[in-house]
Formats: sequence, C-alpha cells, structure tokens
Amino acid sequence: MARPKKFDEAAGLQKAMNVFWKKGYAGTSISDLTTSMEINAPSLYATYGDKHKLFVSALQTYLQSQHEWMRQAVLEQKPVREIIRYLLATLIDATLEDPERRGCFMVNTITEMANQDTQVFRIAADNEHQIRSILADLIRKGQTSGEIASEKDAEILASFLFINFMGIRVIAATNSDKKHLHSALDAILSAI
Amino acid sequence: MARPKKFDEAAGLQKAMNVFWKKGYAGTSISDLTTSMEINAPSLYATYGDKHKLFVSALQTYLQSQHEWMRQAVLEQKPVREIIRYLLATLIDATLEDPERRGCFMVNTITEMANQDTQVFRIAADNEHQIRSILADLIRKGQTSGEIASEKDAEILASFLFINFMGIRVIAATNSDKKHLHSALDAILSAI
DNA sequence: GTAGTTTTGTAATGATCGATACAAAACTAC
DNA sequence: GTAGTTTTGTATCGATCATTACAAAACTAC
Repeated sequence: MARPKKFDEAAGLQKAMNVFWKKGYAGTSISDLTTSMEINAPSLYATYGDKHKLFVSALQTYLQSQHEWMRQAVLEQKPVREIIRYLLATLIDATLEDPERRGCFMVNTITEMANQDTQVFRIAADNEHQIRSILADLIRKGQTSGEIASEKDAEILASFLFINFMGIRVIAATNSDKKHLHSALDAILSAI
Repeated sequence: MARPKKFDEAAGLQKAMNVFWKKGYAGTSISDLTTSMEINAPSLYATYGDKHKLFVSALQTYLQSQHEWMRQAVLEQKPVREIIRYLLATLIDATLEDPERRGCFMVNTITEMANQDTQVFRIAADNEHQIRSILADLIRKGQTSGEIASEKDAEILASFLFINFMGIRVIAATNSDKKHLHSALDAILSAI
C-alpha cells in the first residue's frame, strides 16, 4: 500500500543507542545520528519522533537488555556469592573491554540529565527499583539456603550492592587496572 | 596602568563551576555562562580562555575544595570508622540537600567526557589516585591503632571505599530516601 | 496500466552555537 | 592635562543546531 522502509527500525535504534551511549544526549547531534544510522533526518523524525523521544527509546532498549542479562544470571544454579561475584566481575570486564570506554549508559544519563529531565529521572528511579528488587530476591535466596546470615536486612544489602554496581562502572571508566578492580570484589563480598 | 576589571575573577570562576556542575560541559552554552557570571563574552575569553579552559579551571577548583574537605576530616582525632562514616554520611546529605541535585561534579564529568577528552581523563585518574591515597593512609592509621585488622590490604580497602564514594553520589542523585541511604553505610563499614 | 500511500533525498528554516572585531570607556603613569 | 594600556559593550562572524517543506521515488491495491 506504500513505499516500504529500506532500513531496519530496531537496528537503527541500536545504532542510535551506541551513539548516545558514547557522546551523551547534549553531546550528540542529529547529524551524528543520521550518519551512524545511515538514514536521513526526515526518516529519523518520521520513525522515532524527535531527538528526545529517540534518546528515551535508546535508553529503554539498553535497560531491557541489562535487566535481562541480570535476571538470567540470577537464575543460575550456583552459590549466591558466586552469582554476585559474576555480576560484578562481568561489569568490570565489560567496561574495560569496551574500546570506547563508555561506562554505563544509565549512569551516564543520570549524571547528565536526571536533575533536569523528569522523564529521565523517573526512568532512573524505576531502574533502581527493579535492580534492587532483583538483588534483594537473590539475597533472600541466599538466606533461605543458609549462605547468607538471615539476621541481615536483604533490602539494605541490595542497596549496598547497587551502590557498588554504580561505583564500579564509574571507576572502570578511568581505571584500567583489572587485577586491582577485581581484588576490590573481595571487600564487597565480605559485607554480604 | 590600565582599566581595571570590574568583576572578581575567583567569584566568576565559582559561578562558572556551578553552571557546569548543573548542566555539564556540552549542556552549558557560553550564553549560560556570561549570564550567570554577569560578564560579557569578550571578558570571559580574555580572562579564562575558551570554554574548555574555563571548564577545566572550574573542575580543578571543585576538586581542590573536595580534597581539602577530605584531608581536614581525616586529621580529626576520632576513631577511623567514625571518620569514614562521617565522610560517607556527609556525601549523602550534601547530595540530598542540594536543591538542584547535581551529584558530584567529578563523577558527572567522568561519565560525560572521560572517554573523549584526554585532559579530563588525566584529571580523573589523578583525582582517583589522590583520594585513594588519602583513604589508604587513613586505613593504615586504623591498622596501627588496632581499629582495623592489619591482615587486610589497605590499598584494596581504599579502592573499595572509593567505589562506594562514587556509587553513593550517583544513587543519591535520584534516590531521596535519606534513612535508606544511611542504613547502607553499615554494610559498607562492615567490610572494613 | 492507474490511483493512493508512504518513504526518500534535497534543501532550507530560524535559532543558537563558540568565538571575535572594533571602538568607546576607564583606568595609571607622567 | 596627555599618552599608553586594558576592559568593556555592542554587534557580528561563519558554523552548526534541531526540525521541517516539498517533491521525486517506490511501493501496493485494483
């Protein structure tokens, strides 16, 4: 019934995500996006809305894959401490292995815009809630299995872990000492 | 011998710092700066160089006061754990009390630019080195006084603390639950 | 084939970007 | 006073910003 799109919408969104992830919202121009996505501006606007809408879509795409990865890891039939160490270690390695050293797209977005953009603020708050709930469930699992002292407050430990998730992704953006970063994991796990 | 400046150079730098801190580097325009600093563009360029030079000066001003605050706190004649708790608690409170919720200027800058600006990258790496060294000294002090187990590696504990410093400043930008944030401090301190 | 629909490429919109040219203004030294 | 120096205000530079008008192009339905 009409002329078909000659580009893949999801692939374009992925491309946009990578640009925003590297350069931030204000640091990315429409020209940066159209170049990377290999479409022209009118197609971008017709398909994804304006710059802000595209950014939010890209951020949500990122968060979905991040959450899925974490939910998968939590399902593993391994000791809880091992799962937590795997999560933290993978974050370190992924950050160090990224040739562009972009850190975490959610953290980057929080520090750039959460204080000025209510929609981004809500997404960040919701993300925190979701991840903390995944972590708290994991810790409660460790408590019922006897791996973690049941006197401890699972919610607080989850917040503690969440703080360390965020901190690690900031540090790993400028510190490349893999051995050193990994050795900090022992200290983190000793608090659980 | 010449017409005198009618504005205070240090005060202007402080104003610029507050704008960059709130809006980031790319998000701040020269117009934002001249408005807040109450000078015109030619005066800005003559006094502080270009936008990037002014930004770096503002960042270094911020880091100096941050470091001074931390060095002061570390000198206190109090139990080491108490000092560490004070440092973390003050970071939480300061972030929550800031009506603009700007978080940490250094963290914001790392996540915005460290992967694209070698000068910023170096400043961030140097800052990490300095703060980790202050914290490691503090921990060694606690080890000689018997407050902290001397088997533990002071450098690693310092890195652990640094991670939590960074993490807390990211979280506190979107989470306003003061009681909750403070209760995570117990978990942090239990690892020391 | 033709009519109808949507995407595409080109080209341009006004606004704002970082940075400066230039001259009037305000000071010091003498 | 005058000469010399630097800052100020105004006005503007070309470049780029996000966004869109418009028409040719490419498809489907019939």
